Amino acid sequence: MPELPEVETVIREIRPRITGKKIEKLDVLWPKTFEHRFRIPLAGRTIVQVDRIGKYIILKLDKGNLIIHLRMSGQLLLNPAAIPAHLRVLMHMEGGLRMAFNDVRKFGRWYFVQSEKEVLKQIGMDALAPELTCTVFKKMLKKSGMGIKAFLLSQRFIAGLGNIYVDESLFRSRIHPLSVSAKLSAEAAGRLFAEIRKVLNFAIDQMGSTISDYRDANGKVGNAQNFFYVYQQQGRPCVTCGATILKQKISGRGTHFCPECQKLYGR
DNA sequence: CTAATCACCTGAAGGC
DNA sequence: TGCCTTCAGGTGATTA
Repeated sequence: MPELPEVETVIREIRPRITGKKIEKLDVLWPKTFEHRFRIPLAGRTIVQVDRIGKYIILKLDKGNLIIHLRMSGQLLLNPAAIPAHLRVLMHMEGGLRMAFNDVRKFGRWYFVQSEKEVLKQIGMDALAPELTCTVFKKMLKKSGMGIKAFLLSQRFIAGLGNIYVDESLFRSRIHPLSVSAKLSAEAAGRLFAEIRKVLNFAIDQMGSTISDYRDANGKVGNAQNFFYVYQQQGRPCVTCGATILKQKISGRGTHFCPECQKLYGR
C-alpha cells in the first residue's frame, strides 16, 4: 500500500503530535509485528524525533529507535474514534494519546533497535534526499545490469518508490519498463530523475494515493489516485498518443505502460 | 550479479 | 448463493 508519499503524509501528521511524548505502554495483539530479535521493552522511552527514509518511519527515542514499516496494508492511526478492525499494536503515550497500528494483511513490521543501521543497512538514499543528485542517479544506473523496473523497485539504490510511482515515473519520462538501466541515454536518465521527483512531490501534495487500504493518521484517504496516467489505466487510451495502455507482469509486478510513447532502451 | 518464485496474510472481485 | 482462482501501494529468502 504505502510508498514514499503516503509514508511522508503520515509522518507529517504524527510528528507534531507525538514528538516529546513518553511511551507508557504497548498492547501487542499480533506479536509477529515485532521482529523477535529486536524485541526490547519500550515503556518509559520518550519520542524525541520523527523521521523517514524511503518507506521506513523512524521514531528516534531518548534511547534507541523505533522503526515502523507499513508494508502492504499497515495504518498508523492517532486517537482513532473506534477500535480498528485489524488492530495489531496499540501504543499508549502520556496524556492519553494513543497510536493504533491497524494492518489487515499482517505484513507490517516494528523494530526496536539501538542504531537504525541495524534495519536500514541495505537501504539506499531516500528518493527526495538532497544528496541524491541527478549525477549520482545516473552513475547508479550506469553500474546496474538490472531492468529499470526492478532497479527502481529495489530499495538498495533509491528508497521510497513502489509499484504505482515507478509506473507513473517511467510513463512520464517516456521509458519502457523493460529497458535495461545501464542502457538508458543520458537524456532519458535525466528525464527519469526529474519525473520521479515531480511524481513524488505531487503525490505528497495530494496526501498520497488510496487504492483500497491506505489512510493517513487521521483516517482520511488520499487524492493522488485521481491523477494516474497509467497505473490501473489498462485498456484506456494514453493521454499523450491515444494508444491503449497495457498491463503485463514485469519484475513480478503488474506493470502499466503505453507501448507507443515509452521507448525501449537495450534488451 | 540478475532473475524468478515462493512465503508471509487477508479480503475483494470475477468466472462458472 | 457458493466455490475456486487471481490479484493487491512490499520485501526477504531461496533457488536457478
